[in-house]
Amino acid sequence: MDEALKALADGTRRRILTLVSQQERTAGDIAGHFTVSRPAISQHLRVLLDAGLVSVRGDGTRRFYRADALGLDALRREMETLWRGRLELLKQEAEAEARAAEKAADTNEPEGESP
Amino acid sequence: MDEALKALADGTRRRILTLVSQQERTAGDIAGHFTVSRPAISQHLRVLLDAGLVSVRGDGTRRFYRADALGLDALRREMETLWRGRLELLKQEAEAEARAAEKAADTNEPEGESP
DNA sequence: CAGCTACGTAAGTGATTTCTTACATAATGC
DNA sequence: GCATTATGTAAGAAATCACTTACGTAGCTG
Repeated sequence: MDEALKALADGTRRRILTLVSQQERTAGDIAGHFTVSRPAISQHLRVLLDAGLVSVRGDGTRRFYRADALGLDALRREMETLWRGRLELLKQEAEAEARAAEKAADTNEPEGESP
Repeated sequence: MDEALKALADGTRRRILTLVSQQERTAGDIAGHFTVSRPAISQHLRVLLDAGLVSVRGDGTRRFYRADALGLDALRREMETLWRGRLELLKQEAEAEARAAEKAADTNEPEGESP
């Protein structure tokens, strides 16, 4: 999970992921969508590969990358576990804010500034 | 989103988030759960705060932190957008693998090794 | 085989992250 | 007011990251 989240933490890698989720693409094609050098993209692809978020298919001199739905789904599941238990908080916070607003309206200026 | 994902990319911060999602906790209490120094935790809390994933409430000398459900939910929504379009891939890949398996079973040794 | 294409890897660099220790600051209790 | 408690901030070290240029290598093509 750590590896996958760190992979996602980079904007370039997220863009790559978006590209290869629509269709499989060669490394060169992917690099063509960015201003950074081709080796840089190659390194990003390696990170995504290690994280299990993309897979490769070699064809001749070319390498076709695409999003690995299984890896992505595994991460999604883990993330959902992270969210779980926090949705309750949403309610709690909403209630707390409601109470605070109520109290603020009630309490106009009950405290003297001691001049 | 980038900020929030980078915040989540660190394991210590994810553990902090888990701690403060159950109940609000003081900085010292949180630090007590880790082996790293208290200032280190203070810095992690700042990152989480900047990312909008936790909120603080001061009370005397203490500062109570808790998960910010709104920020968490915003991130969750953005993540779901990321997943969208990739779930199709799950199907595609499953089908592709099924086809591959079928083909492998079909193709026993159609190719001479040219000895 | 020679040359070309598409790609990964190596090595090095500057920026960023994470941590530490030392210090600054605000509220509390005597 | 003075010590104590709870906490953030500063400064710097070590590790990691994202990038660059230069080079290596596998497969295709003439």
